[in-house]
Amino acid sequence: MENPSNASGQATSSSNVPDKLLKPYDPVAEEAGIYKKWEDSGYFTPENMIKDGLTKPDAEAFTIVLPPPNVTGVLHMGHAMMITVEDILIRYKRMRGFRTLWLPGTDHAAIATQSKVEKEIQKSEGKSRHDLGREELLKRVRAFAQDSHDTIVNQMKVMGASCDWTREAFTLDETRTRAVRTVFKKMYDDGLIYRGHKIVNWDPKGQTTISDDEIVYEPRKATMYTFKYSKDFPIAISTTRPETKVGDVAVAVHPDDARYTEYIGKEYDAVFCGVPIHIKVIADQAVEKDFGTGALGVTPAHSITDWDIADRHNLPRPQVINEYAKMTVGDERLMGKKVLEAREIIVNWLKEEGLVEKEEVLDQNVATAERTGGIIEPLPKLQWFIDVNKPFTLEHSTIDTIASGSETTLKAIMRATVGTGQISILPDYFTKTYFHWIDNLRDWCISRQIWYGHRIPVWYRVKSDDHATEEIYTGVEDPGEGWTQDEDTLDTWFSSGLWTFSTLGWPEQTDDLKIYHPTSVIETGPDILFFWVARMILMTGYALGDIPFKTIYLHGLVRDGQGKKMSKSLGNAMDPLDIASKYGADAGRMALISGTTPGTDSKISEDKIKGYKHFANKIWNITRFVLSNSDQASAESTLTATDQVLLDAWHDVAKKIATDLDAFRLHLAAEDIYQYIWTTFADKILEESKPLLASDDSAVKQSRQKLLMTLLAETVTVLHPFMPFVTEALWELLPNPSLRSGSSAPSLLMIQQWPTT
RNA sequence: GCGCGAUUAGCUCAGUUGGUAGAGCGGCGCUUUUACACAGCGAAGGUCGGGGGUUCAAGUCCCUCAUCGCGCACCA
Repeated sequence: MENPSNASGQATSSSNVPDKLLKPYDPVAEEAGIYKKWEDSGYFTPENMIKDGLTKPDAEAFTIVLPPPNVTGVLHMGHAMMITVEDILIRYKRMRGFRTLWLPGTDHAAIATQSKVEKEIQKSEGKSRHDLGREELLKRVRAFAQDSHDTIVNQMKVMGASCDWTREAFTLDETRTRAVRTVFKKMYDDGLIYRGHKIVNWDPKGQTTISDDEIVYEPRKATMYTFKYSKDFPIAISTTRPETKVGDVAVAVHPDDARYTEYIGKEYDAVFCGVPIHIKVIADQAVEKDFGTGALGVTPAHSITDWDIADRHNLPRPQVINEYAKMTVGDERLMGKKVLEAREIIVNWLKEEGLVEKEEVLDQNVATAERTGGIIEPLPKLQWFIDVNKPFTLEHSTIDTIASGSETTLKAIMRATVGTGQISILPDYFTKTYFHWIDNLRDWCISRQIWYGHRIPVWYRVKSDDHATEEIYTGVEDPGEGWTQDEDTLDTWFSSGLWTFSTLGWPEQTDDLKIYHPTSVIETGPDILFFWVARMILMTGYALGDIPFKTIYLHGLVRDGQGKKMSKSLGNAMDPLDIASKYGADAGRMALISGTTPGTDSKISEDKIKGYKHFANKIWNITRFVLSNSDQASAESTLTATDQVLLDAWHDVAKKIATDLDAFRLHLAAEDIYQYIWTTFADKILEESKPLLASDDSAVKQSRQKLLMTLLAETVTVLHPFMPFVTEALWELLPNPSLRSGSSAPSLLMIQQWPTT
C-alpha cells in the first residue's frame, strides 16, 4: 500500500492502518452499514446465539420487553432515553453470556391514536368519525398506525437497538387479542369484571369515559356561592357549580356539628329555578365542619363524593346534565343549556331571589381529560369495571406471601409483589408513591366509547322464548349469528397490562414463556408507573400468579438545555434521527446516559452531544496510533512488570464498570469508561508509550505493543454497549479480533465476551 | 392537607456503605510535539441552599427553615 500523502501531514501510515482510519471518524458513513451486519447475523435472536455456540444452552435468561411506543407518530427523546438504557443493558448481558432477549413491539394506544387521526381528518376533510362510520374510520386509523409503526422501527434501528425483530408484537394483533379476551373472560367468570351503573369520569369533548389516572388537574379561579335553596330553607350551602344544584337530593352535615343537629332527618321541598327539588338533611362523616358553611348540598349524579354519600343513605340520583354537558331538566330557562350558561342563569336567579349570602373567588383544581383537555363531567353511566378489592382464589402463585390456592385481591397482589421486595423499584423512593397510589385506588373503569382498540369481548342477545330477557356471552371466540357485540372498546392499558406475557405467546404455554418470564427489567418513565407498571403487576399476578419483572427502572424526563420540557409546540424537541445524522447515534446515546440517574430529570443540549462525537473520534484516533505503532505486537510477548500493573489497573476499572452495570448505575459506568479511555489510556499511557515504542530494548517495546493492543481491544469491548457503532467499526479493523475462541461465528464485537469476569 | 425529590465550579450535572470536593461544556494562558486542534499541557473557579445537631470526621446521617419541581388527596 502506498503511503497516502496528506496535506495536513496528520498521519503516519503503516501497512496495517486502513485508509479510512486516516480520516476523522464519520459516524454517518458507518452506522447504517453496521446495523445491517448485526441484523443479518441473526444474533439479536438468542436462539441463534445458542445455535452457533455463542451462548450456552443452559445460560440464565435476561429479558426486557420494550415498553411499546404508541403508534401516534415519531419517537422523541424520552423514547431515545428508554432505548439507550435498554440497549446498554441488553448488549452488556449478551456479552456476559446471558441468554438475552429484547422483545420489541408497538402499542395501538386506542384513544390517543384515534383522536389524532380524527383531528387530521377533521382538518383536511372537515368530516367527523360519525360521517365516516366505524369501519371507514378504523381503516384510516390502521393505515396511520402502520405508517407510524414503520417510522418508529426505523428510528429504533438508527439508534442501534439490538432487539429481536423476529418476535415483534403489537398490542392489537391476533395473539395479543387472544390474550386480552382470555384474561377478560377469566376475570368476568371470577366476578372481578362487572358491568355497573356508576358515576364515571366523562369527557364531553372526547365523548368517552376515562380512568382516574387520565385526569389532569388544572388550577383555575372559581367563584364559590353560598346560598339557600329557598327563603324558608334553614341551611345555607356553598358550591362553585350552582347549575348542578337542580340535581340535589340532600344536605349533608357532620354528625357532630351542633349547628345543624336539630335539622337532621327533616325533609324540605323547594322549587329551585323552576325545578322542584326534595331535600333531606342527613349526617355523614365525609362532611368537613370547617369548610364553607359546614353543610354540603348532595348532588349524587354529578359528584363522585356525593354519589358515595347517596350510596350510604339510599338516596335517589337524578341526572340533570347529559353527555354533551347540557342541562336535561327545567323549563325553557335551563333545558338544553350548556353548563356554563346554566350556571350564569342560576346565579342570576339566586341573586334576584335574594338567596345568595356570600360570593368568594377561590383557587380550584379543575379536572380535565389528559388527551382532549375537555372538562370532566362526572356522570352516572353503565360501564365495565375491574373490581380491585373483591376476593378471589389464586390457583397458582409464585408471589411471596400469597400461597397457591389462597384467597386474595388484585390490590393485595399489587401490594405483596412490591412490599416483599420480589419486585424492586429504582429509584426506591418511588415505592412509597406506588403504595400511596394503591391506597387510593378505586375500581378501574375499563370501557371506552371509542372505536379503535380491543372491542369488549361481550355479546348480547334477547332470549327468543320471552323476547325480554337479555343473555350475555363473554369469550375468546365470537358466538356467531344472533349476537350483538358490545359497542365499547377497552382502555388501552388493559392490553398493555398483559404485555410482558402476551408478547411471549400466552395463553399458549410456550417455551418462550418458560424461558423468558418473568422478565428481568422493565424500563420506563415514572409518568406511567400507575397507568402501566402497576397494571402489569395486577394483570400478571392475576393471570399467571407471578411477577412480570424483577426490577422497575424508572428513567427521568429528558428536558432541553434550559431545563424546559421538550415539545413540538415549543419548538425545542429534538428528533433522535437528526441527532444521529448530525453527531452519530453513539454520541446521542452517551449524551443521554451520562450524568443522569434513574428518576431524575435530565437536560440534554447539542453541546453535550457534540462532546461525545469528539469522544468517538478520540477512540478512532487512538486506534490509528495503536495500529500504526504495534504492528509487531504478538500474543506471545511477555508484559513487563510496569505494563502488567497498567493492565491490572484497567481490569479493576472494567470490573467496577461491570459492578455498576449490574446495579443499574449506567451513568457511572459510562463516565468511567469515558474517563479511562480519554484521560488514562490516551493522555497517559499513549503518551508514555511514545519513547518506549522507540526503545532499542525489544522486551520493553514488545511488551508495550502487546499492552496497547490488549487495552485497545478490551476498552473498545467495554465501551460497546454504550457506543455500539464506532466500537463495532473499530473492531473490524483490529488484526486478531476475537476474544471468544472456538467459534465459527463472524467476528462481530456485539457477540464477544466481556473482558473480565 | 399528605407524601416524595432537588438545591454541589459561570452553565449542565455526577459523587454507591460518612474519611482531605469531581466530570463535561464554557472561559483564561500556553503549545500547531510525527494518533487526534473533534487535540495536548497548565492554571483559575465551590464556606456542597440557610441554620442547628450526631461524630475523631458530614456534600453524605438526624432536625429545622427557605426556594423550585413532582405525585396523591381535597376542591361542597
